[in-house]
Amino acid sequence: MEQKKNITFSDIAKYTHFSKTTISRYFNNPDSLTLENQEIIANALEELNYKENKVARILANGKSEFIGIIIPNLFYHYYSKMLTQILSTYEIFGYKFLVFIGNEDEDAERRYINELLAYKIEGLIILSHTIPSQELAGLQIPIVTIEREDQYVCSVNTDNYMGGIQAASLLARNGCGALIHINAPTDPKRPAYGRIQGFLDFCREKNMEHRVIYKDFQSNYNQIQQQLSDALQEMEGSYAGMKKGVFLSSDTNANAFLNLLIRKYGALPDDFLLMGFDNSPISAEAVIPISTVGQQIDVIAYEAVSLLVQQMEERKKRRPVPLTEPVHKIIAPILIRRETTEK
Amino acid sequence: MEQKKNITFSDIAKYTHFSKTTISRYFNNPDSLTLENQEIIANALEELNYKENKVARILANGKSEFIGIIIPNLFYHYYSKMLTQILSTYEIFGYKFLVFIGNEDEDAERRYINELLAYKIEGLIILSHTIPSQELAGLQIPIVTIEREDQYVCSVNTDNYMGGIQAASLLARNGCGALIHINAPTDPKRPAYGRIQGFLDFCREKNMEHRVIYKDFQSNYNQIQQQLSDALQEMEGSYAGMKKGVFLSSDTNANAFLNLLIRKYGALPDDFLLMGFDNSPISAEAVIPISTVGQQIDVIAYEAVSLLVQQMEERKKRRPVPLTEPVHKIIAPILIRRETTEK
DNA sequence: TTGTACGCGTTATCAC
DNA sequence: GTGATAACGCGTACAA
Repeated sequence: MEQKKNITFSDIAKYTHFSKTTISRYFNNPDSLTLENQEIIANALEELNYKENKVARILANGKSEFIGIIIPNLFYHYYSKMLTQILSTYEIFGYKFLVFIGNEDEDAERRYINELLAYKIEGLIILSHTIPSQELAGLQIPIVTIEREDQYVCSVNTDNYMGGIQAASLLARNGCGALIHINAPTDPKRPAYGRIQGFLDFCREKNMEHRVIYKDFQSNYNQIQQQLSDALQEMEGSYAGMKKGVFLSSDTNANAFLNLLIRKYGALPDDFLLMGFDNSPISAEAVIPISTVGQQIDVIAYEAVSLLVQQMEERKKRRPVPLTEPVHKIIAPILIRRETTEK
Repeated sequence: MEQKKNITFSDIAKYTHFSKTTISRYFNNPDSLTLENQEIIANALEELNYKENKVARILANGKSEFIGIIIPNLFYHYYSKMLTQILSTYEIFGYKFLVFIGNEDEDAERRYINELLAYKIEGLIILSHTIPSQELAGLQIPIVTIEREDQYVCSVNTDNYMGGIQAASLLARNGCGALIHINAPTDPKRPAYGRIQGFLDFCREKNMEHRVIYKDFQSNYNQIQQQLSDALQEMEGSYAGMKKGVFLSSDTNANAFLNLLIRKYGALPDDFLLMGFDNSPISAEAVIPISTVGQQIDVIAYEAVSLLVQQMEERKKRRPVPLTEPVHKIIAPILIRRETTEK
């Protein structure tokens, strides 16, 4: 009943009268054994109830098959979806994931990275924003970042610029006279800044009445509502009588803004069109389904892991040829038209 | 520049003219060295740029400090919040987490568990529902489950029964003549079944007009809306003129139901009170903030890891005293009153 | 307080 | 096709 000691290759070897080497080969290169002997070993594994130990394997061959992930939080649906998709690639590539939540704490994230390195991770996926990419690049380990400052490391990002243009142009096409973009002040180095730039470039090129309203959103829903309420007042003051196309930086904010309007007017007024960003569930589940710019999270996740795996495999070759320049992949967003832009 | 070989205790030992043992002690029992010598070693580590290797340590002492997690998905906010809270306990207990997404695939989950065991995890947290607890108990490794069938293993669950009573009694207190609970058909072995039982027991004891409407909800929002629309019709037929208290099995469904009413009547009719379950963001971010029964996810997560750590620590003692009976912790829910029950 | 010698379970190298 | 032996890097009796 009680099985004190772990069964090892030695035990199997004794039991089958082979050597440890042959047992190892059974696992890593079975074709080099005769079918008979494979059979014998397979039976022995069964008899002795052998359980493999991948820790010993890491020590021996240096391949942990671990990927580290540092993600800011799972509060936003964007991140939880992304994590889901990343974890799901286990079925494709076989890499296991050690996950840490960053929480905007730069020093904590450094500790996490050290811990990950101590466990011999082969690669690192970073979604948090705190540690500069230059420092990350110094880690001497394959790295891919997602939707963050990425000057010195490989990355996969949504084409935020195109997203900004898509949002603005849909609002314009549907007859808006004034375009308003509401966003938090954003570091131009972040990919998300592209949304603002795309919006502005579109408006300027088309010579449209427009404005960017900056609000320093916190994650508190009540504060968001308060700030959006201020923004609403500002818009109604400046653009009375005009059809207003409002492009918000996230679906959460778009939903909050929509609720504000509904509670004030009982319905979405005819002179307001709304667009969110992310295509998170809230956009579909809002009182009035909200048009939005959807990020292809499944594609981004796959491309990120794929790009990382590529680098990790390269490293295992006898004569590795590391990348000379960081690779930056751009994934197109998808415009999703729902009711808040149909007037 | 290039650092071919990893620095090991041997290198440090040579450099400092100590033995490997002393270096090891510097890390695991520094007080046993003189302060001077600690200093010397600390400097050597710095000089040689030593990086610890915890894989070797696992092999040597058997303590991986890994906990495995199998979670059904991160689509529901409940799960992503739970995962966040679990991962956050790293700061308290120091255990690292290997995470797999279950996706309702029983055989896949068995593969995940084997993989986790191969990496010498010290404990396992299960949130998915597929593998029977009896099978889990056979794994001979500390296990804690959260909100699932748990007959043969330790678990932490919300007091669903109390939640059902709280919901029903709030609706009753606020003058509802008919209480309706909408839920999916639920296995009585699952903790979530308690919500139905609590609801029913309350209604029966208070002799109230009531009904449970079962709808086999899929995760598709449109289908949910359709099914809720049917339920609405059923209620309006049976309980016309009565004040109806509707208790839905989740906030997502409560929000869908609320939107249905708003779009039909332009506002929440006076003869409808609504309650959700979970206190997920959608309940606060709905057009009309929805009253709900909140699960204390932070407490549940902490208690789960804590219960697991307890078992893991016990195992490491020279004379371990394993639990004779699985421990089941019950966490009280919190009633959250918002606008949908204030009439 | 410090050192010696061996074990942890697997893989890699070189033989045959 | 198979085997002996030395790594991999750290922990731990036991000894001094």
